Amino acid sequence: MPNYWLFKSEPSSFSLDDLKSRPDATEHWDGVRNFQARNFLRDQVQVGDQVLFYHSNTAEPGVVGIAEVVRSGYPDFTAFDPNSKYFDPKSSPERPTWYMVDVRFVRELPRPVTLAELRTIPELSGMALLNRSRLSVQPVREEEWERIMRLAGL
DNA sequence: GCCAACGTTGGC
DNA sequence: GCCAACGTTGGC
Repeated sequence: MPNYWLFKSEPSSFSLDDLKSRPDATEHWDGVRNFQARNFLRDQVQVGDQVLFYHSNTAEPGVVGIAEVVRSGYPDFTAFDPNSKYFDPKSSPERPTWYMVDVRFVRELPRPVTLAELRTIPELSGMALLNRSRLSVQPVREEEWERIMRLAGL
């Protein structure tokens, strides 16, 4: 049984289409610099888990697609690179602070499910997205996942 | 571009 | 350990 997650990304920096066009449609989910999100990536996100790909900080924020985890948590090496915008001198290969996973594009939703729409669904009112709006990696319950799939036309 | 929410940092 | 200052996120 896979677990379900919601990963946020600003489409201006990395969009669903960007993921789709990567080699093998696969990319590192790097740059997460929040401890609670880090804990999920390091401890709970597993190969085969299904991910709602969410576009944030854009004209129509919402869930736009589905991705799948193809590698579970391992040290985020961008933290070790002084030239990376995600560089963190407090993290080292010996004692990494930050973790990432790899995800692969699965599909675009038949239609996006916007944040505004999600807010109107009573069964979804418990979602972290609606209550803990800044968490960029967050668990999604199976019922919530299925409800969103139906909203998307799947 | 504004600004509220909120996570993080650092002085004490 | 508290909490004010600060920086970032992200909706609008």
